[in-house]
Amino acid sequence: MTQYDPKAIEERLYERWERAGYFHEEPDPARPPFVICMPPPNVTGRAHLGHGSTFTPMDVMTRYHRMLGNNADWLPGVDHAAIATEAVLVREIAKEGLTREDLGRERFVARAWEWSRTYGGQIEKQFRKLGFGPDWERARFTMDEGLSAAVRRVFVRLYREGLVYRGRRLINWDPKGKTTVSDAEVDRVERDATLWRIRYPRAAGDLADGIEVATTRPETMLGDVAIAVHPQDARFARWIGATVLVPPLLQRAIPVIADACVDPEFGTGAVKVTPAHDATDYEIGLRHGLAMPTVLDLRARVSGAEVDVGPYEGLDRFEARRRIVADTAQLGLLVAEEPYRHAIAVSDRSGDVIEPLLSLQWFVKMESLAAPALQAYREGRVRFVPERYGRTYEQWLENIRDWNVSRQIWWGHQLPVWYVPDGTPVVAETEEEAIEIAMREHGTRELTRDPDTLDTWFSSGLWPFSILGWPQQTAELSCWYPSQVLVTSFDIIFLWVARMVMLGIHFMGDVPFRDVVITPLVFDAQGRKMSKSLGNAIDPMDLAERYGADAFRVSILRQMRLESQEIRYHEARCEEARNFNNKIWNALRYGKSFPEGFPSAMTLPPQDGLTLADRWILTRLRDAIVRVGERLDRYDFGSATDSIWRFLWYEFCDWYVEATKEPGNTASRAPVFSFVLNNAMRLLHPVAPFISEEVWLSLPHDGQSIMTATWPDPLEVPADAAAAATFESLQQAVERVRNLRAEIGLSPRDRIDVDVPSDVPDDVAQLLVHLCAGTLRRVGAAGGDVAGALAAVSGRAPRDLLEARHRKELERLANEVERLEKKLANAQFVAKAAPGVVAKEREKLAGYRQEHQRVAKAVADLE
RNA sequence: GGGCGGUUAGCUCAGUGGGAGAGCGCUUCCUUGACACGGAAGAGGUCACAUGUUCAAUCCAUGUACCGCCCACCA
Repeated sequence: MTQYDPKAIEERLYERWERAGYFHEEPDPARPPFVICMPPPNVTGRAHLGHGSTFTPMDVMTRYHRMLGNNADWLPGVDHAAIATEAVLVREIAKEGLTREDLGRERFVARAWEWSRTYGGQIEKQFRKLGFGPDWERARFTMDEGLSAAVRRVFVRLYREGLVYRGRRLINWDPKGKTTVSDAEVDRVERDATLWRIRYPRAAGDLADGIEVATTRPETMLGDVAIAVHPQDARFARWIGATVLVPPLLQRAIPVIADACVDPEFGTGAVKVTPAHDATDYEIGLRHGLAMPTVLDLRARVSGAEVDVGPYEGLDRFEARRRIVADTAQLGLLVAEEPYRHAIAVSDRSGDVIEPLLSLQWFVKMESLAAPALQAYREGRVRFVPERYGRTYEQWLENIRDWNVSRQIWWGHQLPVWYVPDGTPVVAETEEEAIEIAMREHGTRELTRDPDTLDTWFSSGLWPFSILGWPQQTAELSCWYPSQVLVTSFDIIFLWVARMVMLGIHFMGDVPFRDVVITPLVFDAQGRKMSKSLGNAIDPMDLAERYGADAFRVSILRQMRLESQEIRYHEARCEEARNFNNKIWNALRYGKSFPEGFPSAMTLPPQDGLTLADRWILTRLRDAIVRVGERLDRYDFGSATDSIWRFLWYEFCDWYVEATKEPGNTASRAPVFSFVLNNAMRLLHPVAPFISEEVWLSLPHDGQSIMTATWPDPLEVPADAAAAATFESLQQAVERVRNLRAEIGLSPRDRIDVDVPSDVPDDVAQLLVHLCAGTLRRVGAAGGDVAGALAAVSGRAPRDLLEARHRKELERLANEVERLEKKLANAQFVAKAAPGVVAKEREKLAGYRQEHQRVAKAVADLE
């Protein structure tokens, strides 16, 4: 078999790791902690490419820190995803012709549990296939009893501190999801709409005399309580204080008022005010003490409960809009109707148009929670990578509004709130406690529990401490809070990150994590969002199936750049990564073919037993170890992966492996080859866990698994800078000769005569001719050091070819010399540039001159 | 209306205040004793545009254009 087959090993290795308990860790105060809380995927979720870009880095960091010997644990879990799961269930039971209400709360919730248990484990299975190795033994579900207890404790405490309150406020109603949603869950999308200009007449007798307003939402006219104009707008000065009639019913008279938030430039300069159904209008209503009647109910239908809505009662909001526009036109009060494109609010869950309406709901007061979270950021106790996302976080917290946390769905944490008969709420962690309070304070034990549940993000916000056992004081909590790093994508900085920081500080007295790494979003190759409807979604499971989990991981990591906000994912990247794995696999096969076999333990020959190539590859290995570590420490996954890739392919395979094929120079190759590959596999392990393990186990190694092996130590790798420099000169010489071979058109079987100056040492000369498939011919000393002598190496070729080539080279060198001479002749440059820079340029010039001379002499010798 | 990214080879993207890079694609050659999911060689770019700072700008600053994203109460 000459091709690597990931399927043959991945599943087997993962099972072994899990069985051996390598993913599990106990809190150990003696070692530095390295803890990551997994952002809990939705119980309804399936792995998608976004998990590739956020979860792979978490796995990489955990594996890396485990190898560094830290107390590393990656804490997994699943989110009950209230709205999403409820929507799935409502669809399910609809197939049976049932509604939620038909089933009743208890049976509905029971079905939700059943559904979660049946399908909820899917994504965890998928994560295993992708090689993700969190501490599964510690997996939690946000609806677990422990986590639910934490939710109740937090809610009750916030209530008693006055930070949770019930109030009638303008909220975002999602008619399709039949629940409120928080401001953070509302998206704005540009849509084509209509802007109507409507005249509100002063009196029913003269419809021509009136004030014109512009609106995109005629159906809310039924709830209008005023017309507002800008106080300095001369056009309307005479109108302020007047009353007009609301079309099309013309039954209610409303005042014209002045408010500075009205933009005289927009529309007609006058705006209708419907406080119960628009955020701006609500503010105006508060400022002017206006009535705030709602005219749409929770089904988004017109409702006359609070104000007379005439014949429109019960109509759907969009139908009502059509009818009201038509009726207004009939009266001659529709002045104009023009197409208008603007941003409207939609629910990010259901996609339905959000209906702002006044409703009695529960809120978390944010201001006093936000202040310490802002301070923590400003003092650098929470750090964002890339840094710019910190400003996003900061701006959001600075402008924070109270958080509506009650939801009108059944799947989730029911509010720990009961009402006594007069409607006063009793907030308690348990029903027993609620009864006790009710008896004590209200003299009744007759309680009705609030049917609402909490926003999913309320429980997610407690995640970093609730999964560690809070409110119990556990060893996990004391060792692993705060965690070291949170990895997530920027779209949930508000929904989740900021809330965790606020609640973490409030309840734990410290931030929940120090570093927040924001990974890029994944788009398709054209830069479009991946979506089912576009049909451009790529399934990571499909990629892992076809190319292997390692290839998928490497493909996505290599496309991650520290500062970048998006990845345009190309499947070709996965293919390349698969090829890379194959390359490694075959390098191992090559090593296994050494007749002398690998040594039994990982040891290096003594320094004087090392060849030039050995010294070079060891030096390069040391550099690679340092580089990869530095880059992982900076969360620069793309560049870390790239470093390993380049080392293995372009240095180890392309040069070192070829060098070991030099006949008669094979004494050190087996130990050096296996030593280098063993180290390289440890560098590779965090990013490609499977192949690195399989290869590592085939080499001399210590221990049972690469997972528990130690991270390579650069100081344990002997480096030889001088030998490395010589090897690099040799590489250049080899490339020159190969180029000449190609120009001559020599077939690989034909050897080329190579002129090597006598001052190139024998071993170097032998390796040189081996690497360019040449025959050694010694020529006179070139003078200078070995590097200089290597620069004089040339292949023998027909005179005219050599001459053309030399002339081209001479021209290039002459240009360089001229350029540098001019530069150095510039007094300004010599005077003002850093001394080091000038010296370096002088050195370069000398080098080019020397080379020029040598090539010129070669040309002369041809004559 | 604010804020943030991006613009470098046909494509996707690295990169650096002092000689423009990779992968894929393309051309030529090679089934050489690990690998054709491979190897060797090669063609291909006024580093978006303008101005400025500097001895020196693809890199720093300012502005412009185009692309993308986030936030925001213009109905």
